[in-house]
Amino acid sequence: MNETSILGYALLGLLLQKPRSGYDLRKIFTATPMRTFSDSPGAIYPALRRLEERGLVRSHVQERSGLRRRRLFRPTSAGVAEFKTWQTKAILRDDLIRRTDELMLRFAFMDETIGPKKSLEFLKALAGELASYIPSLRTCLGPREGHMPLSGRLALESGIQGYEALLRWARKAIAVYERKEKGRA
Amino acid sequence: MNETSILGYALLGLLLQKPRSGYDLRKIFTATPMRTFSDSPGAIYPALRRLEERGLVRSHVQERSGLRRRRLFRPTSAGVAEFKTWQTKAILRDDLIRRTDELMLRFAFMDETIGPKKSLEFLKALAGELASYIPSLRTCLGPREGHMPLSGRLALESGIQGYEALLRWARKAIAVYERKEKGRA
DNA sequence: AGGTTCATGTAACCCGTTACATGATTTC
DNA sequence: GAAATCATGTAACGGGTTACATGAACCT
Repeated sequence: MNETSILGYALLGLLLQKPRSGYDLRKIFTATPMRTFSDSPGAIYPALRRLEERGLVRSHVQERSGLRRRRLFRPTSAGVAEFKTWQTKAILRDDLIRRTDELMLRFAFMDETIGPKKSLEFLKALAGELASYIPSLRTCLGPREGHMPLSGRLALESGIQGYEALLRWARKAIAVYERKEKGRA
Repeated sequence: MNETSILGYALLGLLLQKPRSGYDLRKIFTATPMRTFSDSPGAIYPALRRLEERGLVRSHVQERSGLRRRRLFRPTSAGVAEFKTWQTKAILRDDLIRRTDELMLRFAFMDETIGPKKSLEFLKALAGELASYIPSLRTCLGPREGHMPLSGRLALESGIQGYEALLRWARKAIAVYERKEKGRA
């Protein structure tokens, strides 16, 4: 029994908001900023089937007068649990390097699942990891800079600036959550 | 005969700089900022074999007194040609959404292959595409903002800010190339 | 003698891509 | 009655991940 893929978690997260059909999910992946995910039926329907086989979602056919019948999916309690576990696992250096998208997806549904307190914790962990990673990137490429072609140097610089932008975003987001907390207190 | 994968192009680009062995390439993927690529032998050696089968690289075994013999790869003229074609193809909206990494990889080797003039053209095209994409993202999520949980909204915002950072980077890079051009004139 | 680094591979597995297929319902 | 939209699937293919395997040279 294998791990759930990122697509699987994206589907789970959307189903946590409300029950949806495969077609609903596809539409989200074509029409909203979640279009980084593929809206191809060849990806989504098998992914839903796997989620069901693993007991993370349950589905039943919804009969509707007039309209075509469709299969509605909703997460099971095991699905919710696995989703939360995935969201709260530690942030590793490697997540920063290869799985930034996954980190953002984990965060995107946090308020709805584990609440703003945990969202804030996540952001702090993310900011901490970024703050330690960025300087290490700089020192790693600093010495090389001399004998590198301009475009190569700039490409690396773009990566670093991407991380710096992410750190600025995380810090602002932290401030937003903290203001909200104080406001409630 | 299928298309070359991103990993394939990364390998080709590095081989364009100088002949290297599979092991050399692996080390680059473990030790440099190119670590977004997998350094697993199960990815690299098959990828090299495919490149060779497609006639994009040639290899020969290098015998070395004392040291273990190793297989050195170098691009063929067909390989160079395909690489340049890949680098110069049009920048699509979809590249921005799903393949930013690939765009950066295309740019990273440009000075060495097709020269600074083309690099500048690439940057201008990229900046243009970004400048048209970012507002469309903003207007797409603007209306939704009301009925979205905070973490979801922030996650989207992070995506947009990532694109904005990329645009700032591109504009600075354009300025660098243009200064260099004037300096030479 | 034993551990590390150099060096190259293979095999199973999984998932995403692409393309194809089907059929109901709504709209013109 | 034809086209578009709703809705759900399957099948071939390819490439990346993970894990395993091997063996030479070097260092201690």
